[in-house]
Amino acid sequence: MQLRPEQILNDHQLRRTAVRLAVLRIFLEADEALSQSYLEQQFEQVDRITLYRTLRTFEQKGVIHRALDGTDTPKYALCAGECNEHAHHDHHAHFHCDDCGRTYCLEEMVAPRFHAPRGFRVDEAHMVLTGVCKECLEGVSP
Amino acid sequence: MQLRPEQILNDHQLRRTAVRLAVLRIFLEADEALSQSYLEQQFEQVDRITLYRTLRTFEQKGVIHRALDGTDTPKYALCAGECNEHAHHDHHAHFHCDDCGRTYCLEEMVAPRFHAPRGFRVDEAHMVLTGVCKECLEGVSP
DNA sequence: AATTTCATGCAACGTTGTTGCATTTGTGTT
DNA sequence: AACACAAATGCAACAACGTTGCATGAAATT
Repeated sequence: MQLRPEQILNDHQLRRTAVRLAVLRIFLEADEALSQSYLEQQFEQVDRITLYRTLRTFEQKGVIHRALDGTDTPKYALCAGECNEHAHHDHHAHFHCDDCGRTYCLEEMVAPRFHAPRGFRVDEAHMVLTGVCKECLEGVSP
Repeated sequence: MQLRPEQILNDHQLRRTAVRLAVLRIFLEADEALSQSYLEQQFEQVDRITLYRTLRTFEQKGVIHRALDGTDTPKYALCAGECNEHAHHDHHAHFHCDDCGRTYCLEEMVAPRFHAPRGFRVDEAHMVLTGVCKECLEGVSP
């Protein structure tokens, strides 16, 4: 996992701009999957279209991946490092807390191999877990 | 699995209206998860708000469930029968075909029990498989 | 058949996804 | 250090979708 925003942009051949660096910093601090609207709120002022395109570019280039969490709001999280322009490797599970609404990447939890049912060919498998996260269970968060 | 639309409405204490019956008939014939916009196209003429509320009501009452398929378009499918106003039991996997875009319920494929990681409490587990469906593999569909 | 309860249709609004275009900014080159 | 080119940004604009309020019409209950 790359640690510095500048490094990440270099690795993916992306120009070093203010918005991109800021977005990466937010992701690096967050350690969870974030929605575009959440990101927007982290800025004093930012153009939502720029943010939209930043996320789209990041996803295409393999910097972030979409975290499937069962809600209607797409969320994104930093890729672990093996992702690039050509392929994503985000086959870990995602956990959505019904209490605080946060979505976590469970890097350690990889989807098991499934045999293709009904004559289908399975290319990818994703898992979505829902429940209550540790912090909410402990009553730390509302 | 109930077979007649009228029966389904009765079972869930829902009024027998034209739109609801029509929607149920489409679902019964489809045997796959459908989006609201697809449903809209099946009608000569229908109010999208009515359709929206119909789906919402059906979901709340346990007639249909949301099929998580990794796309941005929510899709719905008939519940197998054990669902009601209080709880859904749609823990089977869903398969999304990247070719034709259809989403299938894999009733026979139930999410395995997962132990809760990081001190989280897992209430539900969903699986989303993507790939190519049988029909597309066989070249029947475009 | 009358009454009540609920579904419908329409207006309306907010949010989000998306594109085009002019301007600004980053980056490799002179 | 200045230049030139390509790419990112900011803004306008629009489409699609989710959502609510309200008046009207249809179902179920008596």
